[in-house]
Formats: sequence, structure tokens, C-alpha cells
Amino acid sequence: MKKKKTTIKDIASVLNISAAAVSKALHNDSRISEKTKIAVRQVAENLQYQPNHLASALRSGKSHLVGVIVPRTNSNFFSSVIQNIEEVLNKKGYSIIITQSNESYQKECDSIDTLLYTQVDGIIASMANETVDLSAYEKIKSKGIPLILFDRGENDLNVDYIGIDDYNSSHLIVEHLVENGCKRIAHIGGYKRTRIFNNRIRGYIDALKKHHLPLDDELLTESGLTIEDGRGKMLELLSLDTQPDAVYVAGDYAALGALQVLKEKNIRIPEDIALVGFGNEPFTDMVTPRISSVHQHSAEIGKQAANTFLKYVGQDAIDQQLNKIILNAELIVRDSSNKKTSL
Amino acid sequence: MKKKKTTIKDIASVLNISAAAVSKALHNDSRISEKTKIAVRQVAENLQYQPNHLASALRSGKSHLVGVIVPRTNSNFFSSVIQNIEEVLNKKGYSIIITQSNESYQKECDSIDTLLYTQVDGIIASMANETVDLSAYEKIKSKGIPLILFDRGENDLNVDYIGIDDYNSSHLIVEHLVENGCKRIAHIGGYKRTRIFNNRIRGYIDALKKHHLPLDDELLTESGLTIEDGRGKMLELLSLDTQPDAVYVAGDYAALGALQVLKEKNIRIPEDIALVGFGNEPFTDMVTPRISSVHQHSAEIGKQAANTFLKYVGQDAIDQQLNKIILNAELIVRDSSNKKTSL
DNA sequence: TACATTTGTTTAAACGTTTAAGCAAATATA
DNA sequence: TATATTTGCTTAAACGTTTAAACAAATGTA
Repeated sequence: MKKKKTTIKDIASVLNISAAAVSKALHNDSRISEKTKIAVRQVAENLQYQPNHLASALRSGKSHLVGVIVPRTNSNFFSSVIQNIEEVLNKKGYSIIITQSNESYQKECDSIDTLLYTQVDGIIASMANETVDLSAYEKIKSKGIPLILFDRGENDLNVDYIGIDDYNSSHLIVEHLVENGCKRIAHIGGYKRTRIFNNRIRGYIDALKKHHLPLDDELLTESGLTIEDGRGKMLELLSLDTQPDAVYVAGDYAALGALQVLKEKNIRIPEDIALVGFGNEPFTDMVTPRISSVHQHSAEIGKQAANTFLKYVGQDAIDQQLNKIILNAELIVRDSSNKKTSL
Repeated sequence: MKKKKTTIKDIASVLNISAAAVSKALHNDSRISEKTKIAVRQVAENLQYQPNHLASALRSGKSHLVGVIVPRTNSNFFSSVIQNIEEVLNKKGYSIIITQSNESYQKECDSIDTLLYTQVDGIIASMANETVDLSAYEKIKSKGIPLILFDRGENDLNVDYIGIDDYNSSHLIVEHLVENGCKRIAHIGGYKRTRIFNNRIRGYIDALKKHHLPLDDELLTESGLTIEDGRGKMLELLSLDTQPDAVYVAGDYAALGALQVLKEKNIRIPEDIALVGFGNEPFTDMVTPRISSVHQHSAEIGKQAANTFLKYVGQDAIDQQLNKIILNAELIVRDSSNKKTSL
């Protein structure tokens, strides 16, 4: 009862030729006659032949599969990156296997094992927040397949990286807030151990200095940047003796939490406190007031990551270097921080 | 320079035993001595042995890969379903390959081909809006691997299906609106050719009848349910001679578009017009006013889909039937339709 | 006509596993 | 002691491709 799959041999026996000839015909080899090719294609069609990837990948040593590891897929940023990676790679005959780390180091290690086991030709990854031990990533490198990091990267791995200029983004934001008359700017940041959040924090500090603004420890906090974190940190900021007149949040979800608190406390936005998020998640444009945020060029990041992988395809020896592609982020100014239009 | 991967043979030659023995040792075969097993595991560790999935899958005929096809991953519903599918399947040693159809029939066909080519052991899918020709799905069935549909299904395929009770959800919504004093309820629906949207429309019509409300053609529209569609259809409804006092939108994104229009026109929600969405996307709880919506039990759907697949694993002959698992959806009442709390 | 090249195909090995079958040695059974 | 069973391994084939090497036939060249 089990359905027998048609193989190259079945086609061969129908036409009384060798399996090798069939294989070559299907690959349009120049040494196969046009007549045979047409016949092979015809029979393949009739028998509903489906090439077996496992066999060809095993034989050729190329699986034409690329692993993609992201913290989660349900943020607009990551799903947009993925979509663009897929688009570029599909055109070149590659499929992608997506795995989510859920920000867990353990899950990330498992994912890497699964991907290596599946014999992917390369891995494109954005690291989990938790990840500090790089051995799992070293393992990828040791297998001799290309590893491309994006957004959440790590210099020490010495591989290609695509991301935005986080340090400079903070400058843009602080500058914008200063222009809007803010003088006491707080930062609800991510964990410093994650490079991108560290860069945002450094940028924040340096930008304050540049504009001769007070650098107050109590205005700078670290968290996981969930909605709840945003609420909690905002409440803390409000309980200070001197409240900030602007809050720059390193993630949109946390910015949303902060926004909720401000609204509940009937604090006017942006008049009393201006708010800027990071990531330009679609909801920042949906809530009231709309939240200013930083657009991360997710589509571009995805495309560049895919192209970087393709650069290595066909190379015998993969010798990767720390090669950073840094895109300029764009600040999207909306109601939550724009005092000028609300005049 | 190319890095040589360690194989089972390398381990065998180190220990001076056969490759078969190594294979069995790694699979904990009872006919291999404990001593050998320990030695094998030790050497495997030392040589950084990574089993080759392609080879084992080819030989055993089981790839332990499951394909998942969704319209897109960036909705909360789909990413939650995926996450739960992955969770259940990972525990049983399966990995998933996710592909997005982007609501395109062509892309869906390509995805199916890629998945079959990759020799997945089964496919879990939610169909694209565009899809009417079922031949690509018939092809999956003809390969003798299980096909599980969720959310966007099709009876004619005679396979397992997991979804919510769309027809009844419409009843819940209409009932809720009637209880809130609404008498002229419009429906911004999806395309009737998609079964779930058809069911929502049928439910809407029948519920109106049940409550002896006018069934007015101009109150019932079809669209792709994007934000833009929601805006357009809402504007149409507002231009009617007698405006509705409630709008039931079959998708949250379109509901958001409708909400934007209502706010722009300074129409009070829910007093002048009550609004209900569908899908319980996180942003429905973020916007002002918060949008009432229907929770689709995405986690449960994912788990059930995965378990349904697992049911077929190990069966020689897959003989699928139209077997529907229908979950009860839950109406989450929020500000946009709740007149009682605003009294 | 003799030799070289091109064309179209076949043969056979290989990719890294798994697994049925076989077999010798060790152990148990009578 | 002779026979049966168990233990621990080996051998060899198979999974469905790809591909290097070989080769006969057809065609080109001198």
C-alpha cells in the first residue's frame, strides 16, 4: 500500500538508458542529445518524478539549505529580515530553515546542532540575549561553513556582520530631543552585555556629553525591554525627585509599556515627557500618540546577509574575517517626541 | 585546506572496529558491549563527530523534517502557531522548515515543491488567500506523506484540519453587539472563497436573522483585510445614507484601519459606532480605544496540528480522512465595543 | 585512407549512513 | 560432554543521486 516514489532509475528503465544519462539529461548536460533530454523530461513528468534532495545533497556535498537563527519570529524586524533572506536565497536555489532561540542559550545550542546535523551550507544568525558563551558558534566555524551574524553580533567571532549603527542612532535621538527642548533625557536600555544595547548606551552617554547635558546615573537603566520592563522602569523614573523630560527607550515594546504608564498617570506626551522608541515596529504608528522610533532597515539587512552568504558559495576554503556592514538607521519622528507640530 | 568532516568510518578506524558497530553503538544497540559504546562515544567526542542527517535520512527513508507553510510569519497568530508546532515536534526529534507563501499561489506551489524535494516527512499548512487550485496539495497527498491543515483549510482535500469555529464566532460577536444595544451591524469580511471568511460571513448573516436585525447588502463587504482595505471599507460604510452603529471586521489589521478612519472623523467609539476585530493581535490591546477581538487559540492549534502529524508517524500507509478539530474561539471584549463600562 | 576529435552514452564508484544476515566466541542448558 | 542460546561483532548491500573515467560511434581533418 505504501506509495513508491519514482526515482531516476525508473525513468532509466522505461527508456532503456542508464541512470547516469537520466541524471545528466535532467541537469541539461551538453553531452546528452536533445532527443534524449526531451524523452527524459516527458517520462519524468508522466511518472511524477520528484528529485530526492537527500541523495543529491549527500552525493554532491551541498545541501542547498541555509539555517537562520533568530531570537523570535514574531517581531516585525525579524520577520522582515527573514522574508528578505528567503527572497534572495530562493532565487539562487537555496531554501532556508528557520529556528527560534526564544532568547534562550540552550535552545540556541540545540538549534545549531540541528542545523549542522541537517548539513546546512551556511548559517545566518542573530544571537539570543542570554548568549555569552560563543563555543556553539565556534563549532559552526570549525565545520568550515560560512556564518553570518546580523543585528545581535559579536566581534570576537571574527565573521561577517550586518547591522545598523547603534551608537550613532543614539546620537540622532538625543539630538532630536535636544532640538525639541528636552534637557533631562533618560534612557531605558537593554542589557549592556548585548553589544547593540551597549552601543546604544555608549551613544546615549556620549551624546549627552556632547550637548553638555547632565549624565545622571538614575536616568540610565538596563532591562530585558519587554512591555513589563518598560512599565516598571518608567514607574521608577517617575518616582525620582526630578523627573526626566524625555525618555529614550532602546526597544519598542518597552517604549509601549512606558507609554501606557505615562497615559495612566495623565502625563502629557510629548509636552511633559517626550518618548522615543527603537525598532519601528508597526504598532508604534498605531498607538496614540504615535511613538517616534528608529527604523532598522530590516529588508536591507536581510538582503545583505543573504548576499554575504552567497559570496562564500563555491569557495573551497572559507576564511572569514570580521567584516562589518553598518547601515545608517533612520529616526522616524512621530507625535510622541515632536513638540514642534503640537505647538 | 577544506575542513574534512568526521564520519562514522573515522571513529571505526581509530578503534579498529567496523563502521556498523560504531553506528549501532551510537544508537545504543543492545548487541554492542558497554565497553565499546563508551569507547565510541569518547572517540566521537574527541573527533567532534557530527552525524550526517542526509545520509541517515536517505538510508532510513525518514528525514525527521516537517514542512510548515504559512501565509506570513509576521502575524502574532501564525508565529504563535509555529512556535508551538516546533515545541511539540522538537521533543519528538523532528525539526521544522518554515516557508511563507506571502498569500501567493505561485509561491505556495514553489514552497510545496521545495518541501517535497527536501523529503519532509509531513506538511502542516495554512493556505494562501489566493489558492483555489488544489492540485499542489493533492501532490502532497499522492506522495503518501501526511498533510495537516490549520486555520485556512479546505474540505475537499479530505485531510485533517484544526481551526476555530468561525461560524459560531460570528454569532458570539453579533450577540455581544446586540447586547450592547447595536441594531445596525455591518461586516467588513474577507473573501468568501476562503472558507474561514465564508463561515464568518454565514455566521454573521444567520446571527442577524436570529436576532431579527435587518440584513442589508450594503452593510456586508469583502476585501483582503489589510489596513488599507479596512480604511476604504469603513469610509464606504460612513458614506451610506444610514450609517451602521456597529462594525464587525473579520481581521484585526482591517479593524485597525477602520478605527483610524473613525478617529479621524471624530466618531465616538463605541457610542456612535462599536467596533469588533478578529484575531486578537497584540496591538488590539495597545491602541486607543482598545479593540475587542476574537482569540483564536493559536497555541492550542499549533499543538494539535503537531500532534496530529505525530499520530501518523510510523504508519506505513497514510490514509487520511476529513477529520476536523474545531476549537471554540473566545471573544475578548474591550473598550471599542463595550458600552456598559463606559456608562 | 588514417588519425584526431566530438558526441552520446555506459560503467562503476562514491557520498555517510543503516540494517539484514552471517558468524565466531562465550555462555547456558541438558 | 554435546548442543542450544546469547553476545558482540563483521560483511555487504542498500538508499538515490552525481561524476570521473571509459568507450564506441559518428564526424572532422589531412
